[in-house]
Amino acid sequence: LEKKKVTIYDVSQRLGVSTATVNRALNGKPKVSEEMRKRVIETADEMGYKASKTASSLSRKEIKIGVVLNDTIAGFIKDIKSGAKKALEDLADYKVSGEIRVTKTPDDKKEFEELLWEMVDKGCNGIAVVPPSIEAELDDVIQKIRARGIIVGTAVSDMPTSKRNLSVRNNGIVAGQMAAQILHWLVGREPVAIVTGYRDSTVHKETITGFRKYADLLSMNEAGIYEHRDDPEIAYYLATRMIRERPDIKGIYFGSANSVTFCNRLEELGYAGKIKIVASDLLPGIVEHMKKGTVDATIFQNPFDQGRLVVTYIYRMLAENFQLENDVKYLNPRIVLTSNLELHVPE
Amino acid sequence: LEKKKVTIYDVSQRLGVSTATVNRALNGKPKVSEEMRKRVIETADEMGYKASKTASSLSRKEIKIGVVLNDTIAGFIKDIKSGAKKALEDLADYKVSGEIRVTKTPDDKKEFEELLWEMVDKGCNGIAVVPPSIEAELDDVIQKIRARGIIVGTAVSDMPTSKRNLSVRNNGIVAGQMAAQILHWLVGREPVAIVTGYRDSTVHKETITGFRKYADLLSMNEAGIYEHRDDPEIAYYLATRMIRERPDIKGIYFGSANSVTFCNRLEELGYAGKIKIVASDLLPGIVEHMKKGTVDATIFQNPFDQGRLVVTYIYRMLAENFQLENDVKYLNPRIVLTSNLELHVPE
DNA sequence: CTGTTAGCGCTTTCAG
DNA sequence: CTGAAAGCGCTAACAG
Repeated sequence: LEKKKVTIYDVSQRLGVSTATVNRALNGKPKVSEEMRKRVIETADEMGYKASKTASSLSRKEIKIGVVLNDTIAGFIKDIKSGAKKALEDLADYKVSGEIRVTKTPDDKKEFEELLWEMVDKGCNGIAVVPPSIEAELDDVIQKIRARGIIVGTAVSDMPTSKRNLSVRNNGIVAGQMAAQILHWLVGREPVAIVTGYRDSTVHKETITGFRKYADLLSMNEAGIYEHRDDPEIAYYLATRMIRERPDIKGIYFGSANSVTFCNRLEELGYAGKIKIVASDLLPGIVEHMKKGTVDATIFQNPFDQGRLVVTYIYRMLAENFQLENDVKYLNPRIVLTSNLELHVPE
Repeated sequence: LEKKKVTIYDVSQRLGVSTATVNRALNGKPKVSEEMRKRVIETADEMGYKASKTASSLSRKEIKIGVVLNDTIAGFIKDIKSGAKKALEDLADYKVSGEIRVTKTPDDKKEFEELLWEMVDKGCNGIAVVPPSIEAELDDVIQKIRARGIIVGTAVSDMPTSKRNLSVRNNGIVAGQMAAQILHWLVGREPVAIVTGYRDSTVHKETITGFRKYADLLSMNEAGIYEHRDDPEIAYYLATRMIRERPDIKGIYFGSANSVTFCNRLEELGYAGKIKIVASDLLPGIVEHMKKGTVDATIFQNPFDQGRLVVTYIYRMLAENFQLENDVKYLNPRIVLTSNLELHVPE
């Protein structure tokens, strides 16, 4: 259990070279012969060498991580931001500095792109982003940034075709499954609808898939998808139309966080409590509806942790040449009911 | 955003003293005059000094943390152990070494005490424990250990009267509330029973309180408590008796992890699926019952994190003079259903 | 391509 | 009670 620490010095002695060479070899730095590199790496792990993160972060120069967040109508980004901030604070000890910027306008491609380049100009070694809804729009920009050797990670959503280095997001499949199972408890085989923002975005596609898979398994009765594109007016209209066209609907799954308007409209129409609702996340409006009983449960996607983790993983790729399996970290969705609401809402 | 780092050296210069003095003053070490200490502390935070954890862990001497776990019949301790191991591995970089010991016999006061002293003899600076069921039994031993300046933390259960420094445990109140809400969904106001290990242990008391509070709120019909004292024979007998005496019971809340025997017996008696069950945690037996549908939901108490966190917090008290608010860290209980089971069970 | 050297910020002897 | 000085393990200039 108690074996003495093997240092870079030990390795260098064994090979009769300097510590600098060992350092270069071990960290994929330029000025070493491939031959040497091979020998170093070999004897290093033969000797059981483990790099000391503390020592290296003490001596290396500063790492800069930028965070660029697309604001959404719903103010959903707030917790992501606190999470990223927390990560940056925790990493300050490791010679990491950073900056967080949120767009003024939601889904503004141009503004978002500008913030991105600003970060590049400031010399960031890594950038964490929450991309705008139309994900593919920015693929080329991300690729250009990547070409400079800058690590890019996404949170919340993803840009799968952009060559970003990593994605942190909710496990949408399981979130959808959970919603289906709960709605099944609540309404059995009565008709249930899906309401979501952009049905083609990476994450929403996953939640819908998961929901349908499980609804199928339980022989539930799905009454269609309503896609509001994060637009309150559309949401208002869709809620109205849904009630008119399908008054038999007894359950709804809100696949995206931004569903407060839809909910409000249902309430106006006198359907509060009559239709069972499983929502996503905990924006203030949803919390109110849960307390009133309009919303029965919500699938919490832990935005704080998403923000914290992208930044942390980017750091680890930069400093510890860490790799995420499959480049994606899926977070576990959590069920929030009124009985455990207190643990998820500050105060 | 970018203020230069204030070091111990800067503080020493400002006061015209040596860095050694500043160090002593800042870390509550003996050989400094109170006068000096006061001045140092004052100017340090005037200057916005923040200690560098990396630098200090690089130079200080090794910290030893021992982990002593009371094994339980159910093998519940396994995940706690992995969590503690993980923490120890992560902390290795910070010059932390440690050792984990599990008792051979469950709830054997003598053996547990011996392991504790062994850790003390080995020079541990901190000890993490999962105490035996009869918690108060060891109060005096813990006090003696504390008297030597050793930090003691508990996980899973607690020893509130022992003067331990901290406790990491599940939020029992909320866990109980959640169980009640789910059972209410499943059986409404039909009779529901509570089944638990030791009803007087810190955590089980909390789960029962939470359950009753919420059951009351929802006007549920509670049909009594069955206490099996972690003894399979008693559990077997109680299940048999429950069915005989209260064939009207439609729901059960298993407040403690060790409920597999009880469950098996219900199945034998032909009550699988007829009685709705909300269990606690995910021992292998419970997982099987969930897959079969005997158990409808379980409240997961995250043993891995409990193990990981006690060790981590003990380290932080030792190295960063960290303090847990109120000395207790409550973990959020998580609802596990068949739809999200895959995320909680390896493979 | 490889070696030498000067730190990073703090802790810990060892002197005084 | 206080100070001087030698590191902890690694990185980054700068020489060679």
